[in-house]
Amino acid sequence: MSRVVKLENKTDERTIASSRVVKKNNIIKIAANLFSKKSFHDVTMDEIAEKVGVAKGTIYLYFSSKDNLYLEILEHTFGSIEALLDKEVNTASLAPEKLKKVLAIVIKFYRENIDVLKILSRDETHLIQEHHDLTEKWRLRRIELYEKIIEKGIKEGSFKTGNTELAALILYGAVGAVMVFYDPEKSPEAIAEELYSEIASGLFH
Amino acid sequence: MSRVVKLENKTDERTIASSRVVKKNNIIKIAANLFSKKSFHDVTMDEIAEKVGVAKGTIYLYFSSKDNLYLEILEHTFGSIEALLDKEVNTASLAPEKLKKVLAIVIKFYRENIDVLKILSRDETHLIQEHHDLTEKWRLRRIELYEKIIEKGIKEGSFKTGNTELAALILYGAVGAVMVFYDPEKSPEAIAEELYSEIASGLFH
Amino acid sequence: MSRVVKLENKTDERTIASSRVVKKNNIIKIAANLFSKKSFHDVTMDEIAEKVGVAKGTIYLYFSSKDNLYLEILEHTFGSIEALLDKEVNTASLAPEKLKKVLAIVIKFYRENIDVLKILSRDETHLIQEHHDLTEKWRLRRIELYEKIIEKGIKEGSFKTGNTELAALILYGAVGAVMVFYDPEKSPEAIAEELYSEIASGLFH
Amino acid sequence: MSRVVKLENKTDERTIASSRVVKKNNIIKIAANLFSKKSFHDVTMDEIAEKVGVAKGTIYLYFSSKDNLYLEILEHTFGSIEALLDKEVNTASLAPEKLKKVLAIVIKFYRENIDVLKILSRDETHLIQEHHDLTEKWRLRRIELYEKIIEKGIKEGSFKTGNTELAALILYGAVGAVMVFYDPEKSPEAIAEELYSEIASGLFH
DNA sequence: AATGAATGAGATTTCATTCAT
DNA sequence: CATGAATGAAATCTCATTCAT
Repeated sequence: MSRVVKLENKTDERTIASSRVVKKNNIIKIAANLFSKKSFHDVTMDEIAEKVGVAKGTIYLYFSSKDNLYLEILEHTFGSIEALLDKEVNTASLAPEKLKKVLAIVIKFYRENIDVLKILSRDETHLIQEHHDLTEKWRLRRIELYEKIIEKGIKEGSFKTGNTELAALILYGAVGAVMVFYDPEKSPEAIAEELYSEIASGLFH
Repeated sequence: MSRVVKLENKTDERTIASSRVVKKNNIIKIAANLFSKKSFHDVTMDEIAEKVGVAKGTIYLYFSSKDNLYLEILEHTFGSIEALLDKEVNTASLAPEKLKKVLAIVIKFYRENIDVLKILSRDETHLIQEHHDLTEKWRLRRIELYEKIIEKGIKEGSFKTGNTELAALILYGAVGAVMVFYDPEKSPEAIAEELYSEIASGLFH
Repeated sequence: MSRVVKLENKTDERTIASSRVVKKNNIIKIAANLFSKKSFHDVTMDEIAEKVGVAKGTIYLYFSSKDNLYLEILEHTFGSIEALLDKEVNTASLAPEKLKKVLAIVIKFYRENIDVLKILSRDETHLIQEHHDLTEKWRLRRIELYEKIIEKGIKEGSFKTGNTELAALILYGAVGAVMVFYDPEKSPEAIAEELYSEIASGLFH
Repeated sequence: MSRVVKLENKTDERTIASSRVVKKNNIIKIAANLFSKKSFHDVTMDEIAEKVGVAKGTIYLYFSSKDNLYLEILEHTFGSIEALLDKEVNTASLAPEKLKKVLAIVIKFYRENIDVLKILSRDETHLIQEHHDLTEKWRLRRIELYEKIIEKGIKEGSFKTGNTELAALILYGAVGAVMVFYDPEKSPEAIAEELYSEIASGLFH
């Protein structure tokens, strides 16, 4: 027994901390997959625990409640896309190029995180105020980003639009529909290109 | 004798039937409002009964189950919009006119039935296969309709697009975003007009 | 309207009373059939009303409650068999003849009232004290009757048994099993004869 | 490490399993007692939980539904009596001895498991097909057993009967009545002996 | 840290009974 | 007398959360 204790002590705090994070992320990943297929109430803690391969009580060592687990899934994903987009936003590229890049990033990210984004796209807005706030924040950030790029494009002389707000909304909606329903065989870059050219030049010129 | 009795009864069969329908529609309306604010599982039959102002069991005189009530709400609304659109589709107007009309109808209908359409737009895919089927049907109908009008426009020489399917998807997504988030003070017709011109001529021409 | 009232008045009190009895018996008959196929709680008042062809409330004009309806079914049947047996008991026949006759009457009655007797054979003894009392009374009457006949037979010199009580119990149990499970093609009289001779002479003489 | 942990846990897998079985059997015993006094629908899960001394949900950790609990009660008992009888059937004793033994076993078992056997004897045919099947199986097994012993007795020259089937039915019915209503002070063996001699030699020789 | 048995509040649904017409 | 819509108490079953080990 004492040997065992000693062996445990070899794992220093950093390792323990990182192991904790690893385990937490593992739960998040598996739970996200379940939530993507069923609604909040249709996923049970029993189910999550079983799929993760731990006892039910263990989940509560990492998340204070089911609500909290759900929120952490969303925040986790939200953080990632924000980081990705921030990087692109801060480059020096011209508006059209930047917009195409952003569209490609969004579409690619959607595909890679389809589980969580299905949750976000679902309007389970009510559940908890925090969830509602997060989905709203997500939408506003996207629209703001599109507006900024459009304005930049106007300044650069490459875009013309009478209504920046409306144009951003149209982009937001179009991207949402296209990334979900348009040919899944095509690469994100190809889709972004097509989408851009169709929208930019006018659908029905 | 039976005739005499019938004369005594002021409520004939038509009245009775209509009273039943009225009561049923009342429940649908109130339940739809609740479902629009919370998810399926977060709305309880107790709550619905209380808001309607009847005992819980009464709901079951009109709907066989909670699932059934939910579905009837969707079907009820689905039928209405289909009827409205069918009427417009069968007119002789040219494609641009027809498209603007359709957009206005969709936006107007959304506003008038916001409760139910929030439910329909929600991806509660899992819940019951029927709900999934209905939302899919809804989406496909809309996209098909847009495709048909676009093709008509191409034939008439007023539209040009390299990719009808993509254009329809963009329209579908854009309408969805605009009708929910764009200035609610503007009339559906005004929004339809703006949306059309922005999209048709190219967002960034 | 006044003509109708006049027509109603033509049915005098006797007719009304008898009509009431007729309707009541009709409900009893149909309800008994339902109770014979399902347990007390599995038969609903809705079901009874529907099968009878009246509105649910109407049942309550004839029976004060579901319990009461159930009891009246039992009492109704109990009265009939008692009357039948009393008639036979009061004849002058010798014990063997009398016993065979009684057995035949019981078996025949069982077949004709199979619905109700299935209810009685079911031990739903608890339900209501009155029901328990009735089934017990039924059993005791039968056993008493067998005992009386056996004693009469002993006096007459045609029966010999060391234990009248036990013999009566054996008869009671045997009749119960035979009338339910033995060849339903045979006539009650034939079965009574076979049963009597098998039991009387000794199963394994 | 895992071995160390196991040493710490005093309850090994066998103990855990047996504890589960013990708890399950406890629920079965208490529920059986309740079901013996009231019909299926008159016993509530609340009541069972309360009498067992656990929360309602706990019952569902051991039984998947009320139906399942009910059936497990029956199967549990059915298995026991079958085992007991099988043992006796396979002995070399002569038919009369074997029959008396079987009768005694059945009567003794009935007394010791009176709760469950009251349920089994009840004709709650409808409830669930499985219950019906089980009670039918029970009856047929008993009757088959009696037939086999009677045939054996005939071969051995100790029994004579013109109708094995009828004789078996009579035995079945008689045992049922006697074990329930005959003097509960007497031992099963004594009752079996009396019953045998009364039936064998002829009730009314 | 990890477990998983136990909890009990709460959800859906049924149905005997009432009562206004 | 007859109706049948409405009632609401009560039943089964689920599942997030806790806690002793």
